[in-house]
Amino acid sequence: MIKLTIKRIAELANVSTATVSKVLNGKDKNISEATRRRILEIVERENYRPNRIAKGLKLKKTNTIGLIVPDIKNLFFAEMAKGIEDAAEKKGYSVILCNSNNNRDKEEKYINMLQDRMVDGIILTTSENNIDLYFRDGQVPIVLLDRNIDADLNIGRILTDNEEGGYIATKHLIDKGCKNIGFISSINKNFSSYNRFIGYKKALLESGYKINEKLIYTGSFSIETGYNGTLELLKNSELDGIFCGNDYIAIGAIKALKEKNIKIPDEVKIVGFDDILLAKYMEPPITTIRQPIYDLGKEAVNMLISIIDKKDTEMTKILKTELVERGSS
Amino acid sequence: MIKLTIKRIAELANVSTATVSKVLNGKDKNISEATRRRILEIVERENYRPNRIAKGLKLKKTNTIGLIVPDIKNLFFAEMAKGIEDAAEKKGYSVILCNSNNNRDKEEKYINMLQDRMVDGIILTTSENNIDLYFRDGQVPIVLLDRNIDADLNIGRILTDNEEGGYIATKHLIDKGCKNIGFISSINKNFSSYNRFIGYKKALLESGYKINEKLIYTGSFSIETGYNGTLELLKNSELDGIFCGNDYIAIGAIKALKEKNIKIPDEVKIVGFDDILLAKYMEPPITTIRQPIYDLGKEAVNMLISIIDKKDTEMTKILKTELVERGSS
DNA sequence: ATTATTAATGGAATCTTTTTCACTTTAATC
DNA sequence: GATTAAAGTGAAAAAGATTCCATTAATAAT
Repeated sequence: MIKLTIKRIAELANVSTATVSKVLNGKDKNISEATRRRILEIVERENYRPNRIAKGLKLKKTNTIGLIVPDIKNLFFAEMAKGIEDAAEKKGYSVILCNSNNNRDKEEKYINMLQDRMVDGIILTTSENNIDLYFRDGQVPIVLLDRNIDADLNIGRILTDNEEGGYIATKHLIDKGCKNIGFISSINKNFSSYNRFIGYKKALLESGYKINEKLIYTGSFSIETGYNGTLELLKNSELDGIFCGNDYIAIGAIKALKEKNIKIPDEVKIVGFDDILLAKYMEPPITTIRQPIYDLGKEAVNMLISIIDKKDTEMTKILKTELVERGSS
Repeated sequence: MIKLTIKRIAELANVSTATVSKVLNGKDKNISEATRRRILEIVERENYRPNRIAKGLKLKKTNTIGLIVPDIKNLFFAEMAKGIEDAAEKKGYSVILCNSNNNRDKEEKYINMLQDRMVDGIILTTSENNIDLYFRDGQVPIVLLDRNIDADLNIGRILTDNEEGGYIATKHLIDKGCKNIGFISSINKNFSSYNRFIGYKKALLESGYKINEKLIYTGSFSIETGYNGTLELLKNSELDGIFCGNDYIAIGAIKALKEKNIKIPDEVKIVGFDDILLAKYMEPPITTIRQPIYDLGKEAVNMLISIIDKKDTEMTKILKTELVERGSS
């Protein structure tokens, strides 16, 4: 069974392809009602659907966006991707999914590949070790999601207020009476992690605490880092609170503390970050700084499409965080 | 800055586009070494990259596959998607991500859309309420992932041995001394769920147990169903074990039991299914039936690409499950 | 009756690539 | 030196859509 083309429809309707195209795209002010109806009827009957690739080539618009994330199996990115796909679908766009595995080279390859595929725009959560820029100008519209790059390129940014989040988290631990508050997170190059750290420092200093290098451990946003970091911090201090850079780290921290028979929250209090879907089901349920993860994705799509449509858009949007108090503190 | 085309490269090299195309695609046995090198040098220097859309249109091959899942923010599908994207990328394919939200109509729309986009094949985890078929013949290659449809269409299938998994899970609970073993899972229409149920029944009957309808609760593969189902089962029985259709349900079950101050595993034992990333970090860590989730995705891609390449392929592949014993039993 | 205007439609170019086939040039053979 | 074969290249068609511009027919205006 051969796929229908506009040419075939035109033959069936005894008109030219131009006419069919016009009717199909609503540019039919000069088409007689009779032909219009005849064409539509045939299109309907034959169940004709235009070839999007051909259309994309001609129009230089594919209604496709690329999404590059470090790792889709991370709940954070999974939920974000859901927000993105949902929002994109509503606006008639499709999403090409790319995992960079936190590898800068792969990320760059994907960016090229996506442009070869004529995507209309790209949503990008850069790899952690990528802080400088490699985008040339005049390329596809890009929205940076949950990351920032220090450059005045014409790039959109959707961020959460990580510094404030870090501040709130640390302040919460201080208010709960913690005296020696550790910080375990990803490396400082990671934009989010770094800003949470700034908030952490700010809260400590504001309350007259000293910054103790021995209470700071950086690795990656993973359970392992949480686990290893906690064991490390426990070695050399009177640790009684940990601000974890994200909930995965908090999960690892909890695991380590349990193994050492240290009571949470009595002996050590834990605050995470993100509020991933499972945070509240952990034991104890994790006190965390909620980010509107799904909305981050949604907003990124909306911003990107605004840019694509050349609408006048604010190029940076910062979403607020919120403390969710649970059993771990 | 205008995008380079093969035409421009041809001009620069003083040859025709045909020659450039041949060199670029390795069909250069009749091209003199001199021209070949000259072209390659220019391509390199100008950083020319062929337009994939144009190529796709001409070749009727886009090196794109569609992925339709109920919900990417579910860890199970997220991990599967990771396996898929990784495998696809290795073979030079890109993945268009679609969430059906378990909605059959949306699923069907996506299938059409993907074909309009000329994907070379589709990997599909159908919505739960879709057991009959709506694929016409002669369409794109399709591989059903973690689902089955009772039809002899020429469709690939990647499955896990759910019945065996259900059997092993239930047998494990029996061996641990449980007398009243509940079953909480998704609706029976869900292919995986149904087969796990068959395994459950088989194990029970084999050991001389009766099937007690009051110990069976179906809803969806969600934490809520686990929670509600457990409360329900607790009402009317001497419940001392629950086989949960997946790990999310197990998480909900644990939550309900904790709220009722029922000890796990002393009073009630729990077995889940899937072994999602977080199963072992729950409290207690969840005993579960491991599926090779990542590999499911990988195998689906490999099968799909075999079909696309018209290689002779076994059209059904069933992967094995494995009991992972942890604290919840 | 002639011109101007509007309505309705279609031809052909275009988007970028691949590929067939024909053509020219060079080398090889007798 | 004539014929044949092989090497090297390019013109043009094709993939399936959109759109510019031209054309025709019908109607209105002068």
